[in-house]
Amino acid sequence: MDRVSTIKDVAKLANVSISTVSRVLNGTTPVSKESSDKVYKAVEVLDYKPNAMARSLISKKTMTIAVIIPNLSNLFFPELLRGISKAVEKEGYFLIICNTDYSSEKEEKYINQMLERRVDGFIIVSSSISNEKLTQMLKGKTSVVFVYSYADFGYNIMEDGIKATYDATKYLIHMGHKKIACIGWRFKGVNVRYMGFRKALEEFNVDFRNEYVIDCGYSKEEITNNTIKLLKMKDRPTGIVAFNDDTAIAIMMAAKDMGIKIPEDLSIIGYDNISISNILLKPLTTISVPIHKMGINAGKKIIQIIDNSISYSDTYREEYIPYELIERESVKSMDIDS
Amino acid sequence: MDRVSTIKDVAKLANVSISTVSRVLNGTTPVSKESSDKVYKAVEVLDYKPNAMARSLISKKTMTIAVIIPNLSNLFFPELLRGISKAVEKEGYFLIICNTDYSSEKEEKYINQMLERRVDGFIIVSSSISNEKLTQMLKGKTSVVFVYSYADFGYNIMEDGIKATYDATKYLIHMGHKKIACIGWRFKGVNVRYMGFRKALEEFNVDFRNEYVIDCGYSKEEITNNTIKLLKMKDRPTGIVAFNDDTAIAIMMAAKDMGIKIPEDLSIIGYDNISISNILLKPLTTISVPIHKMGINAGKKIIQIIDNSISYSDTYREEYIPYELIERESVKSMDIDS
DNA sequence: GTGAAAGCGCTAACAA
DNA sequence: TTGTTAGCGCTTTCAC
Repeated sequence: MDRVSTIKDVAKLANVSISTVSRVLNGTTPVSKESSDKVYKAVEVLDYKPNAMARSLISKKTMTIAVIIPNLSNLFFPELLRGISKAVEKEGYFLIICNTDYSSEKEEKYINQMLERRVDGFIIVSSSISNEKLTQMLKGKTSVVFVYSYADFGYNIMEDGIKATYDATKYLIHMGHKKIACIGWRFKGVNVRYMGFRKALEEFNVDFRNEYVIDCGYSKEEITNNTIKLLKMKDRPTGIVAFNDDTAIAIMMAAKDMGIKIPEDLSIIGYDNISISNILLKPLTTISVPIHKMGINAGKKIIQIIDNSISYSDTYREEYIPYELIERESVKSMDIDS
Repeated sequence: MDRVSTIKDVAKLANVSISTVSRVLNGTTPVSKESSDKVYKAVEVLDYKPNAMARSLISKKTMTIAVIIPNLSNLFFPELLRGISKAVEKEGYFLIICNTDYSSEKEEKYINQMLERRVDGFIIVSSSISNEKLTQMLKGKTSVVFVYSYADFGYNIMEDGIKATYDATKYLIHMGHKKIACIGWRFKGVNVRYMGFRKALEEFNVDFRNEYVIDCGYSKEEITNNTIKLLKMKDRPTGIVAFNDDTAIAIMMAAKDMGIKIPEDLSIIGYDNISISNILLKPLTTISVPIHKMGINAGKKIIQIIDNSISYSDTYREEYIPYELIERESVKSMDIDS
């Protein structure tokens, strides 16, 4: 690989001092036309590209934002990323992506590495780290916006509490379902989904059954296996509340393989409304959330925070994500034939 | 924001020299237990994180790889990214993502900015820059692997020439279709798809009709509008070869809205086999390509190139991607009722 | 308008 | 084993 040229090379070739080179490249101080011409010529000849790290070392700005995200398999995340990317690129920032695989160890490791890189800010999605830890690691040290993470500092973009899954569950109940399962997880951010589920059952006096709550992993295999187990029960549920569309889709596929028809034999409601959910084998009834817009908001917000360098106490705020229930074809009314 | 502490602060607090601090942190030279204890203590107290940029300035390694990619909307790209990310993260590298939106200006701009950042290597997907420009910008200056880009240097992961769409088109022909359209683009990398289409028509003596080739953009709107126009023709095609699944899906949706049934009224074959293509409203017959694996290969390869710092001449190679035609439900045989 | 020199935060000789 | 110093590539005083 060719040695890459430095400002020194340019200065030497142009026969000026390095400060002059710097000046013409940055336009900080007026420079004689003669010098500037020589510099430009030399830059051209040497194909000189200023070293961004050397610059950052001085400016203390890296123009990069770390995105800490569980994975890219669940289509929710690329869609969010798209929004973030859009908002951020127009301001000249770049994104560095860290996949945590929902592992808090990895998440912690990556956050520390990003801190070492002196990224200008963080967007942390579905964090699985405790608030204490998060606080200790980040609070007062950098700019951060959380998405679905429920930290007690920084800017938090979050769901309307437990209401959304409450509504989803209620919908199933109103459609006449009495045996309702849920599939999801119970940690931090998404735990509220579980709470909403419980609340609805309670409020409408529908039996809660422990064997109907599937606290599963994130891989398709785990979801599939758990679904099979659930659907093989002698007294299986007629409706399922999935805590995200990705899971709902995996369930659909598992059901299909088992010869269980949706919605005839099994109703299912999802969460997120990822963009493919309406073009599925069976279009999914789901809680719709403005994913792309959330991404844009997260991107815009982190830049605002960085630029104004608002301190923690000013920036703490919650931004609730609006949602709506979209009725499609994956839920059947039980009232007719029951 | 708190001032972040430097090695100097640690040295002062630990009452040792900065080189001692550096030594214990990097384990380069043996240090007395006493000193090292003091250093660790100070690091702890100050929550010291070594500045990665300062390090990189010296080591000339950034541990980051730039991924230049058209967008994240076409699900092919996140899937590829997932593979890249997986391969790269285990080696300690991070990815910085540049969305070009298929714009060669943006692509050029981003490549230059990444060059300034001294990324260790590039993975460039579906480049829309000319080979001359690419050569001038990158050749001999950094490590690069191209995916679907057909450069004449670097490591190229590419399709088996024009054969895949030739096969796709042939398939439609063998299913009895005589009026076949194609939808895609004719630039650089993906141009071969168009060539394959032409070749098959020619070889099997199927009429080529200029109004049946849709050289469209990438947005859903453009595809939709072009599809509508195509399907509104008095003499519309009975089969369509889409140059990627993303486009095929957009066509499906447009057709659905127009009341045109697939495959009864219109057959369609895609390209890529993105992971959702088998769970669609109408499972898509398509050319299947090992996207995730391609990503992994690209990631592994770029690291090999970086680590061995193989020079251009050694690294130029083509790696052809295997593909297979997957028959699902979006193509109908015309032989029965024609 | 321009150059010399200090310094960003770190590593790596080089002495001691 | 340890500290001093030079230097990575750049920006920015500070003189001239």
